[in-house]
Amino acid sequence: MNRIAKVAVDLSLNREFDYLIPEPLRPLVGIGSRVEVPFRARMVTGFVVGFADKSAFDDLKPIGKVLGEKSLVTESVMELARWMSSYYLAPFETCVRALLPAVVRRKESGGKKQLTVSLVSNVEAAGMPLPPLPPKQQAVIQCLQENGPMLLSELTEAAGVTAAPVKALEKKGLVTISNEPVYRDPHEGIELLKTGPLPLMPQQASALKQILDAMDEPEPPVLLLHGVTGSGKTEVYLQAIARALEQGRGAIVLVPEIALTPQTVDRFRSRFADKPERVAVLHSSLSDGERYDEWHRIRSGEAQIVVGARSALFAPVHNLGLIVVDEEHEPTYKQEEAPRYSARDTAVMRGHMEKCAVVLGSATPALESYANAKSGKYRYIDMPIRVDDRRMPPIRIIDMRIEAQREGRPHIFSRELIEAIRTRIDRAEQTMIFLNRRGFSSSLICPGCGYVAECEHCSVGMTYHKARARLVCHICGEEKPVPVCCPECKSDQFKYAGAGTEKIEEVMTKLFPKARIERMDSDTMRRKNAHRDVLSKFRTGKIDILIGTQMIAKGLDFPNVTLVGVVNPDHALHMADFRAGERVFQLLTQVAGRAGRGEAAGEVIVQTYTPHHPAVQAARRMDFEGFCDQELAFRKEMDYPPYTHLTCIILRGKDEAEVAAAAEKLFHALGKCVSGKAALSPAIPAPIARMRGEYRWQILLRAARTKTMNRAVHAAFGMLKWPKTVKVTVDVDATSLL
DNA sequence: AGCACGCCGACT
DNA sequence: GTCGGCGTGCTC
Repeated sequence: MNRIAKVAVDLSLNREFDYLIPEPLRPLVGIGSRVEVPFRARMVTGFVVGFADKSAFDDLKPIGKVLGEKSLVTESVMELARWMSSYYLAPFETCVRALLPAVVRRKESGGKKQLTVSLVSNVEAAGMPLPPLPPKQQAVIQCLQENGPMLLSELTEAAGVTAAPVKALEKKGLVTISNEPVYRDPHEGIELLKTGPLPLMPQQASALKQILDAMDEPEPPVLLLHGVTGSGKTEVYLQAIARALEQGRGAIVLVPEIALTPQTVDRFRSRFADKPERVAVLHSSLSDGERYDEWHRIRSGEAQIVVGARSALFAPVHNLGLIVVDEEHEPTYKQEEAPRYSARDTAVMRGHMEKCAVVLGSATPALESYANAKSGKYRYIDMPIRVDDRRMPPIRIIDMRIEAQREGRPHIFSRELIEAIRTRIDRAEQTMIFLNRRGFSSSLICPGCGYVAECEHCSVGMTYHKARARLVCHICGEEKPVPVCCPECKSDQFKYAGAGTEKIEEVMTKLFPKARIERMDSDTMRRKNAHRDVLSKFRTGKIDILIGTQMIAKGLDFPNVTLVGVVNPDHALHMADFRAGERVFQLLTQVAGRAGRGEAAGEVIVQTYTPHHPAVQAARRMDFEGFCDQELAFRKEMDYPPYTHLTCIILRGKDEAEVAAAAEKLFHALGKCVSGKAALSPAIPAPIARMRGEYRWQILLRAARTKTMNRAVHAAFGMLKWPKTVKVTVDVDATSLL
């Protein structure tokens, strides 16, 4: 038995191949082992994903060798990958691949290199006249001239050719194909102070007890820990994990984006600082070597606690006692590329498979989780009080329509907000200003003819970045110079509409010339450690006003912040997304939680043009339940999640007509395959109808169970022969419908 | 992915 | 005819 290994080979073939296991290798080969196998005329690396006694093939080749001493994928995680593959309709090999960070995978296979194509230097310098070339080869040369050296896979994609013309060029000596190693980046350490467990408030003690009880059950449940910001959720996690360790069990803590929540990470490391080797942190800015070491420390059992983002869920922790998903409502838990899994939902599945308790924590649980708690599927733990009984800051809503009338024209800042900031500066307290839009102006408009600067490749307007003096597309990153005059009517009078963080900063600097103002968004945070630097400046009081995007809304805890201003959450509400209300409610609640975390009372000012929107009003009242009840009624009415599961199929391609035709064909095929239990929406152009030069169409499916839809999707694709110019993405439990 | 095979138009 | 270009199919 187990004579044969099923191997998923690292070639994106999305198939498994059978190999004989030579007797001497038998003890070394386990599920998840990395192996080198003969494949046609060469050797390739792959994962062992299963075993068998017999195969449908007669003359099997034997495994060449086993790489690394131990598998980094446990058997149960491999089983989880199988579940992901069937639930998220992703090829199994893609799921297996998602289990390990690319660098770890690569390192294990002996420092894998990738094929890179570059022009020979005299062609690049255009010094050498090119001989006449067939069209495909010409396209390749042109592509390389525009982009510089590229990976072979990228090049064939970009030039729309197969590898054959590239090889032909190599033979002619016009390009070189080389095996380039992948580069690595360094990392720096952080000093730690050991902390002990803090005394618990009654609500924390009760929450902890419920979690500990759950951990001891034979079939541990999922618990939804609904704790307002400042209610002490992290302390509860820490003590629950300490108990797991006492029992000799491990724990995984998922945080939304680890680079953005250094405080949480530091707290975990500090608490277990007496034996820091027990904590593995899967930090997004770890070097390859460090990341590799962390995975091996987990695998060897040395580290039993893992703190990390999304993919840390697959860490090979043995005897798992607890999984915590912090800020479980965060959309970053959904991977936006294949396999499009939700780390939260997959965590629930891993907990189920490994009989380990799962705690989902949030101040604003996702409606899906809340509904599961209400129905009894999850256990609900409420922590409504802030530690030390501090009050949640009052939220003031400023109606910007009235403000605009009063001032004669719309202003960026209301008088109330300006006054409130002035007061804070006088009192040497700090202010955070939140605006979910970077750049200077979100659009450039010609008032003469109505021309709007749009991206060439995407159906969105381009954002004006003043510091760079460029127009930038926030979808594809394309940049171009700001036009001198309107390309349509030659007028040189442009209107810049829709303020971004850059503009806010400029206006703020004029209003408060003496204040120390910093901006934090993905434009100013490019440099490594920029986050940590700005935040530490803010913490030590060297900044009066911090302006930022989403980035400053999450998990930051600064006692001297007594004012939070939200400049304009409205555009999020206008998005064509049924979750817009939920997002705005969560955002306002999270942002509000940033104020008044110290001695002094806090205040939140929200400027809006839609003051009566239910999400805005519910946030003002801090009425989570009221918001949910209202929103759930709407969702039920519309048959939207959490009352159904939603699958979003996106078709994209360079030829609009082909995409549209394929979408229609798929829609009809689906129509024949769906049972009456599923709702199928007609094929329509996606909200962002063009992205990176590709036209996009969308088909939505909704049903009470994902399985019903997955069956239909399988059947429908089976019926069709697919044009290879149209690519399809199936997004199960889609969170973004753009 | 990468390699062999074979089809098809271009040219000694 | 042959030769190179380029799509197609297969790999346990």
